Amino acid sequence: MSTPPIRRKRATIHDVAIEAGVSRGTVSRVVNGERYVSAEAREAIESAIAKVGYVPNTAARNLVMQRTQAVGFVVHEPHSLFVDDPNIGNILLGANEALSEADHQLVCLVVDSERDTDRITRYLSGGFVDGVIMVSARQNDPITRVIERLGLPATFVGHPPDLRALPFVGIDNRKAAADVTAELVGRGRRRIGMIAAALDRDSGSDRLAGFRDALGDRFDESLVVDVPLYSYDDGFEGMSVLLGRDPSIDGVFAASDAVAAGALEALRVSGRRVPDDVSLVGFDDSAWALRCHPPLTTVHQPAAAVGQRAAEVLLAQLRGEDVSLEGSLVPTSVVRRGTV
Amino acid sequence: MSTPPIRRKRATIHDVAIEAGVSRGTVSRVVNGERYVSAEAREAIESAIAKVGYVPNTAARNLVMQRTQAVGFVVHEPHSLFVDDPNIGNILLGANEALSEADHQLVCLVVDSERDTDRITRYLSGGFVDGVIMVSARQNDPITRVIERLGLPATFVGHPPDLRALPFVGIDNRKAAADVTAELVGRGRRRIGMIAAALDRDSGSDRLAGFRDALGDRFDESLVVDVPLYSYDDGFEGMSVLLGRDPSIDGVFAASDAVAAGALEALRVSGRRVPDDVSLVGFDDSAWALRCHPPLTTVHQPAAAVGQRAAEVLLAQLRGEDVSLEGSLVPTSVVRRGTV
DNA sequence: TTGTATGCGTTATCAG
DNA sequence: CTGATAACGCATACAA
Repeated sequence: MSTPPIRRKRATIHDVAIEAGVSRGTVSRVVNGERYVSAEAREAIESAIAKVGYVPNTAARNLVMQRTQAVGFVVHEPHSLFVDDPNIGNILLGANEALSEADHQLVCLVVDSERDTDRITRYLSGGFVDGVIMVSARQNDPITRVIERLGLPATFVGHPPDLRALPFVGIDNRKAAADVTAELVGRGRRRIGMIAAALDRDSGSDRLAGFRDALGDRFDESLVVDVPLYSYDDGFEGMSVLLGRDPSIDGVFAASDAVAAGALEALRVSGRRVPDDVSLVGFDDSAWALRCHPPLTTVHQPAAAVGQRAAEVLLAQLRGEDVSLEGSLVPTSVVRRGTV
Repeated sequence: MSTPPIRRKRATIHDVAIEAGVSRGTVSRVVNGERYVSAEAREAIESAIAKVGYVPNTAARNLVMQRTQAVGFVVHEPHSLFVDDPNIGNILLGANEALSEADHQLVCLVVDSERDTDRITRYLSGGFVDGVIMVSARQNDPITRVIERLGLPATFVGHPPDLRALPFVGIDNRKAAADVTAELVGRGRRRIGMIAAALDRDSGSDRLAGFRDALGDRFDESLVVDVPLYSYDDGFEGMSVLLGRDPSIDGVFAASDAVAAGALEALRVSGRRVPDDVSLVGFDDSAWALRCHPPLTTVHQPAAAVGQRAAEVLLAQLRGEDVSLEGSLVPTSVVRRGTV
């Protein structure tokens, strides 16, 4: 069995016009549901459309309309995050919902290699989309620069440090970090440390700032260890260092759930019980949080709301409205589970 | 602070031609890297391009070329699955890799509501993509029908029962089910039941068939309970029924990890210990598998490979090659964890 | 090697 | 209400 590579030629407005015995202009009018077409013309055209199986060619329409009703959703994350972190999927779903409401098509573009970057750059500048939502852009990201150069309407989720004149939405990392750290304090912990990560991103440095806020005078620089990535391995490593620095540590804020999971393991091999001996909190409410034993107390991100907000900000730009560059922050909540 | 809604007019080939003092045809030729352009012309044109900031308009190019170098990746799953099941993300990544290799852009389209279906239908028929990869199409899916009517090149991941003349790729559900059931047998279990789900999909019925294969003579119809969805709730319900039918049951094959997770809970409330009293296996190796206590022994799907294969089959169609409709099955493996 | 002319499928303008 | 006709931005056969 095999597919014959036939691909019947698509009917055009022209074909419909001939079939219905009218002009292309009239056909175009009924296709776009305009007024001022006679009932008989409309009828003839509609049956002609059905007969020849006409479906409008959007490329042609885009060309003349100068818009596509489509917006790109560019996700630039390492494999593991894309697969493990429910946040990204929820952001996508939230954005899709708002866009769908406005009759725009969300097209998700995933960049996973160098050549992906080039291709997506071309795609974006090729007029396939009216605007773009960027998720987790890198600092000095080529795609960001193309967007800027093109003047393509865009909204960022989170904001890379070098983002100047483009709006973004995100969560208040600093406040959220302070809130979750407060759980440690509320539990009566005295020696509270932090495994800070990704300090080159503002999410990383903001979380550290929030930790500091929550502790105030009791903040102790020597109890902060700083690792490069939001990863399990770095969490394990960081916790080991912390334990070496002060064996009496009894509370830890890990900069992400993955980091917390690694820390939990380090704690376990060192013979500490969580939460009996030491309390631990994470950040993200990712799949790691429930995978841990006990499940993590962590910061829940309203990912869908973030996606929705991002879409709304983009749509506003598309409508030509002025949008604030301040960025809008959606509120987080801490979810209490078993580690504190 | 606010963005001025300026959006500078994009430069066209025409502008470049004027700037460089040549004709549009020549510009087009250097843009597309053709031979037969003088060094001086090329040079003048290239600097002109840089000067006016020209970037080709893909909509126009698509219109004349009749292709887009883009393929759609339509995912039609309920929220929860999209977020919980790593398989879908990995399929996406695998497909993207193969497509990227061939310089095609993967655009992911998620359908999440009735209006999404309509819009995507329009998108697909509008010439935005050269072909499409359909993930988990429904039986009698409107999108499937549009694809068929358009003669749009397509590959399905999994195959809905009503899929006729379109190629698909997937896993061998039947064999995989037999393999994982064999774990139960190998453990010496005597009263082995199954919580079958989604028997209206072929994945569902194939898994049941595989279970039957593995048990042979020892298959006992009364130990099979059949629930509608691959869900936690249905798993809980199904296990309860099974326990009612035969309290001495000591092995269970749940049709998916979500089902298994529900079953595990039902087992727990009934006072059974897993795996001491009863062995349990799942299917999918989704996030549920690791979230359970103990973690599930289950069937691992080579999701990335499935995505790659799907993309390859689609690319073959785009090249005009005949492709087999038999469907290609990629091999699975069982991953042994704590429940057997 | 380069320029010219034509077509791709629509929408939009403007007379009828 | 309807029919020509001109864009839209690009590729391409053909002529020069």
